[in-house]
Amino acid sequence: MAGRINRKEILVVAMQQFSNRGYAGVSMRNIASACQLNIGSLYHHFNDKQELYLAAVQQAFTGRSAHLLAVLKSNKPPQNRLSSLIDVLCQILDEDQTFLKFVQRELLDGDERRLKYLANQVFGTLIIELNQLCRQISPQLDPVLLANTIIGMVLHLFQSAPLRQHLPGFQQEHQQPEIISQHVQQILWQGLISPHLRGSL
Amino acid sequence: MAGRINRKEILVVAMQQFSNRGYAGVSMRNIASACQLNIGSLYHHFNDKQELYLAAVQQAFTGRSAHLLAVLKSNKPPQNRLSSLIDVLCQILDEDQTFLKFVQRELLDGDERRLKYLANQVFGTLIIELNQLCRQISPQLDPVLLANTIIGMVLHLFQSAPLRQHLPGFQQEHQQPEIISQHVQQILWQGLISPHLRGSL
DNA sequence: ACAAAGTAAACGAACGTTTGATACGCTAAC
DNA sequence: GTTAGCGTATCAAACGTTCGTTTACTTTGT
Repeated sequence: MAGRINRKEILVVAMQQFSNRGYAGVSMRNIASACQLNIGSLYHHFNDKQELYLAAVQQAFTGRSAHLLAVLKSNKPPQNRLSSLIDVLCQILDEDQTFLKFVQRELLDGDERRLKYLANQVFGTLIIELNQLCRQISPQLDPVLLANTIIGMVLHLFQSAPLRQHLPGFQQEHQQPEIISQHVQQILWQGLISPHLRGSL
Repeated sequence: MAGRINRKEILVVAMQQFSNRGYAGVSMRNIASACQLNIGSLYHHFNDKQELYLAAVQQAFTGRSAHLLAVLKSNKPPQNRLSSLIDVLCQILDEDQTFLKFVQRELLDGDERRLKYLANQVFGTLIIELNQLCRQISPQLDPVLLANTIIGMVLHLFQSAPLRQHLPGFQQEHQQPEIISQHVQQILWQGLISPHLRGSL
């Protein structure tokens, strides 16, 4: 009676463990005891470790792009859409560490099957829309690379946070999603040389 | 006689294995057999797995920033220095996968001691110089965040390469370091809106 | 000869997985 | 209203394998 946990609850626990310590770094016993569950019971819900890991990854990814896609498809002007996208992305990454860590791990492990799943099911439609938006906003740049770069600027500022703490010049506010979003947008809109200085070149 | 391997050669093997599959994903037996060495011999060179891992990480990082630092400290004008830095960084990341993968893994694992080592011994002086360069080039932006963002743009374009292959709009040339460097610089110097369009806003 | 570098074999612990028995929640028959 | 039955969930215990590490011994280079 104290036990009785459902599949979804197990997946939430597995998500946290796998995203933090990786596939090989987490044992079935780790997850079982974190769920206050016997290891035999864990195998009642999932056939093997691979299946549990895959389900946890999918759980972490499902529905995660819906919000971003809605922003991209709104009928505001292109520049506003990009601005909102960056805002929302920063918000999501700040709230949910799991998502970002899984993306990093999948990039590192490089399993072809799971990368294809990521590309098609998670990021596919999102990237198509973002590519198109980039083409509209900045016709002189390669839209595919630009889309990737924008995502990368934001992702890196979040994933490098643990290191940045120890780097010279660190300030607490550099971790705030609003600050990060604003900073990225500043670079994108005006580049390094502010417009009023450009004439003097 | 076939055996007889030195510490440095073991570390090169360990670097490759650990960077690709992580600490928990590689066993001492894996590394020993990859060196064509008995596991006992491995323990003759390193006291335990942690020591071997740490030595492999350090091996991957040592001297890696020297080239970048030289570029930063050259007496060319600031904009040229940044341009060269991005060029060289792209070159390094293209040649050496190990370095980037270890950085990613250290960011993920978040071990405080190793992060401090990374921050102080590997990136410390580099970041100080880059911060100062950013302050010179772009006084209106936060130099610390800007330095981090520039590094992040480049890093992400390389670490996302395995995923990008499966994303819509992929082109082979998006993997070339020269193309990536040029793209990043384009964004930085002019932003998304090219100067001749800026007047129409 | 002696230290350094190699080996085979074993240690206990932890791993993924399986087994067989036990408790629970529900429905249907009495 | 009780109870027999049944599928589902939980459990303790064990399987064989691999893990990190140690031991005792042999080979090698100088």
